[in-house]
Amino acid sequence: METKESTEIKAPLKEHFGNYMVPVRDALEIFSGKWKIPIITALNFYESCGFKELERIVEGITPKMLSKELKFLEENLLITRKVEDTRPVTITYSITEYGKTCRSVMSELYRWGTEHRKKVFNIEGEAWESC
Amino acid sequence: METKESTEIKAPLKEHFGNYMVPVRDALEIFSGKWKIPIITALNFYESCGFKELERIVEGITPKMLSKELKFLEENLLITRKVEDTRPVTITYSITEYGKTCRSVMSELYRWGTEHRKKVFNIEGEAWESC
DNA sequence: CATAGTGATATACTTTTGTATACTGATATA
DNA sequence: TATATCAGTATACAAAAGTATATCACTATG
Repeated sequence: METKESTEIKAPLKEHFGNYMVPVRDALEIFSGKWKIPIITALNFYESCGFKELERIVEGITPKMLSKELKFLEENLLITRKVEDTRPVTITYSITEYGKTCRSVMSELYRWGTEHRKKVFNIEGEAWESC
Repeated sequence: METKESTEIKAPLKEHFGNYMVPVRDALEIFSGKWKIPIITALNFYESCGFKELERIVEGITPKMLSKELKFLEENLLITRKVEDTRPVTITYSITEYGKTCRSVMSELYRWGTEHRKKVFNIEGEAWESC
């Protein structure tokens, strides 16, 4: 037995994981916040929606946040914005084929989150209604 | 053909998805923010660490944030805090068996995030060094 | 002409998240 | 005695995220 074990210096994360964190952060940026997942889910379900439609489907969102998040999702190639030459002008937001690949991440989050709920709150699916 | 299609009212998300979002939010709460994933990764790698050790391993974190996040992770049963009766008192943070289940979520985030990087920035793994 | 719908933007505000810096009390070392 | 380490807390501040409310230009309906 050596005393070395207790005095050993543990290296910073970077030395072991390099830039492992970078893509994890990238993914997290897409899904975190209050509104991105609801918007993606809505467009996954309805394929295409107008701005006012999304305002009603994604309950509680303000136009400022909706506008901001749509811009973000478009920049990240998950949705498209098409301007239709009608009166008044209508704008159609649609999910892209690439946007649909989010489902695998969301279903893993759902799976783990469901287990977590059971573990921490000891709550099963049926009890969600009361939360 | 009916004009109904354009006037059809799309229902709010809740009607189609119920509380599907709740566990997804729960999972996201564990992984979002700047420090939770680095701390979990550090304790996954080293099994056990002291407070000052974590401060050095998780580069850039302030004691305030470290203290706050450790409390959060302990409340969520992902880590444990053990007080050792030494002089000066040392405190050992360890990952729990349950905490290790985070790896499946993190590896899915890593997988999707890596694809996303390729798609949006057209950057491969090797180029991360410059980010 | 008034009202309502389209897709937003502007301003002001609150809350949450994170940073910066200093400090505590106990112990051990130089 | 001065300095350093341990595990944090206290205080102040800055930045990001989100809310609330009003407004814009345009068109269509009553």
